[in-house]
Amino acid sequence: MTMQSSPRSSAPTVRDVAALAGVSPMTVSRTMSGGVNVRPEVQERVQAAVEALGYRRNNSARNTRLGRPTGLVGIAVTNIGNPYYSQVALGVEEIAGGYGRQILVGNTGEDPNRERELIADFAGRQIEGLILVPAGNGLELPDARKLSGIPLVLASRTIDGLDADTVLVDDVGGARAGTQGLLDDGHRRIAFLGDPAGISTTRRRYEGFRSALAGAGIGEDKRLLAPCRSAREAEGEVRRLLGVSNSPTAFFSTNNRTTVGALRAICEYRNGGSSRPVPAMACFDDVELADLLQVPLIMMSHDPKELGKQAARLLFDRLAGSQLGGPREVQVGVEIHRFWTDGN
Amino acid sequence: MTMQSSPRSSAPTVRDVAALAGVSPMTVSRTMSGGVNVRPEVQERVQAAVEALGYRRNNSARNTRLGRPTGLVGIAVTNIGNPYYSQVALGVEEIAGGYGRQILVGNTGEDPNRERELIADFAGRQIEGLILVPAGNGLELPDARKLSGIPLVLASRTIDGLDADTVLVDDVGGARAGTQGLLDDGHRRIAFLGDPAGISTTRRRYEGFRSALAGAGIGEDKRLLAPCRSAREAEGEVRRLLGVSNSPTAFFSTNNRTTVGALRAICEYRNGGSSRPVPAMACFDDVELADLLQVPLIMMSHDPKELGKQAARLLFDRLAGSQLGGPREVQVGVEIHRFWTDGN
DNA sequence: CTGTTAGCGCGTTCAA
DNA sequence: TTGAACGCGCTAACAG
Repeated sequence: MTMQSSPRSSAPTVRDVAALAGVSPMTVSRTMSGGVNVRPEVQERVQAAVEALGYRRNNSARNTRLGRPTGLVGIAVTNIGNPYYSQVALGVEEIAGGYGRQILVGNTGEDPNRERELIADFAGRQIEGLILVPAGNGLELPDARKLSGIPLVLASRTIDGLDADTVLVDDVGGARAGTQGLLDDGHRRIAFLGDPAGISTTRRRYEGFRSALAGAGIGEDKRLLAPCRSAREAEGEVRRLLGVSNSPTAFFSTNNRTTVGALRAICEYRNGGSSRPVPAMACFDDVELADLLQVPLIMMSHDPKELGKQAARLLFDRLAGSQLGGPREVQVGVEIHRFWTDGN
Repeated sequence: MTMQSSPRSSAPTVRDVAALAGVSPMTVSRTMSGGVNVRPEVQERVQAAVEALGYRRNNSARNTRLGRPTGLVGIAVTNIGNPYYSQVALGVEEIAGGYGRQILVGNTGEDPNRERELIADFAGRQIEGLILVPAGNGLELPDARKLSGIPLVLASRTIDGLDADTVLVDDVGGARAGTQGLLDDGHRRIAFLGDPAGISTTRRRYEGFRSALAGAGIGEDKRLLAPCRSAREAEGEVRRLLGVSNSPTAFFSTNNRTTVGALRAICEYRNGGSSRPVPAMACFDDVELADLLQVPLIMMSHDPKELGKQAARLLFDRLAGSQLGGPREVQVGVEIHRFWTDGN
């Protein structure tokens, strides 16, 4: 069997089928939607014509006529290639599927312009709702208007000044607990890998980090702040920090990208045969296999798929119950896991 | 700013805007599509009405009228949560974006029934083309008919008896080279982690594996065949195999899932303080951080994103050039990388 | 420059 | 049980 069946210049319509079957378009329509009030014999003729022509009914036209929604839900993330966001998407898909919706996936690549385009496009496609991981510092408010009435759920990051349904991770609490773990293990010089001036998520994680340190009477030290936004940058920063005198004994990693980079540098350092103990790390998000590296690790982990599910639930609640009052915020909890630390 | 603006019972239409602006629907339409032949002054009135009503033009209706395609491309994979497929999706998205198309992402979960539903649904949504990673042994042929004319590109796996555009990885060649690497390192007892009776991909990788072994005069040994389809199963199999007498000195891992599981078991074994050398592994697909584990590794790696791109290119070629003759097959090359082996 | 007419593919409504 | 007419939201084509 070959899939090259020539795509007709224009797809067959009800009329084409009707003509071939020798009935009226209406009879075809009825047959396609279950066949109530159509003689079985006629139905068969219609079916034959349908198969002969390869007819599929045009859902767009159908929906317009019925005034029905599109059954499409948009999800725009900063990077689908990142396993974290692909898990989020998986969670959304799972819930959406239960509601008979399909998901339109867009990738912003952290680019606000691309995000703008994407939102406009999605809106034009009449999506019923949008789940968004805002790029950068968040879309400017005026652009949120593009959605004009389409329910929006923010996932993982907030947008300053925008009051929408949101699913967040317990960033502050998680970061505080993870940092506390490092403190408990005796670490005092802990470097922060991430850009506190960047996205809201990092800001909150930094807040938790600082809060724990402050609780231990440790002040801010700019030299231990390593702004980085990719695995490569993180690797470079850690390598640099491990080279300076009085280098940190532990690191706080903001996300799975910085974690991967940092682990590369740490393993390299360890394998370099240093006599100092292997630097420890508290890292947000899970990274597969990281627990096998024999690097002292405190993972502040949560389930991104669950985050996606919660976001989808929030969206469908809104879609169903119309007005449930003001915006809601859901938090996904963070669990602390230890590997290769004294506490383990 | 709050996103709760009550979704009107029915979305505003051109007519609503026209009425409010005191013009005809046509003027609104023209304004919306660039405003040629509309006085600036009138355009402003229209824009005001648009914003007041939160009007967005209905793309479905628009496309029906224009007889235009939907601008939607479907991509159905077995698991978006798997970083491998999320990279594939990313590649597709990138190319599709360049053609002004959005991607509809579906997850089959390796379930042929779900795949069937998905395809039917996608077809009903008038997608312009479909990129499919077939579930299990592939959808039965009759169901491919559901696509009736919608161009199809198979990615990563084939379907027996279905002759469609396809992007494959050089499974046989890659597997042969990887296995040869293990042989070069002196390994003679190599276990195969995967189900050769399963999907086409695994079958081809097994073929390459066997081919290399046969070249070295090593016959088939059922005891070294460990059918497994998940990380957990692979972990169990490896643990079991490392426990038997005359256990394998190396493993061939079929994909990133089996690799992750196997690495867990291998590290556990090594850390158990065995005096035997650390088992080696040749593994298909990349797994982040695996190269840091100090396990002798031969990676048969390729870029899944590139695979997605190629699939998309094949699709858009087909969409543009209509008939380019018979189905085409593209192969993505495999590179061999060594870590912690003698050869490195 | 602007409005009117007509029709995209479909399905509800009502008549036959 | 079947068909004709009408309309969904939108826009080409043609007036004016």
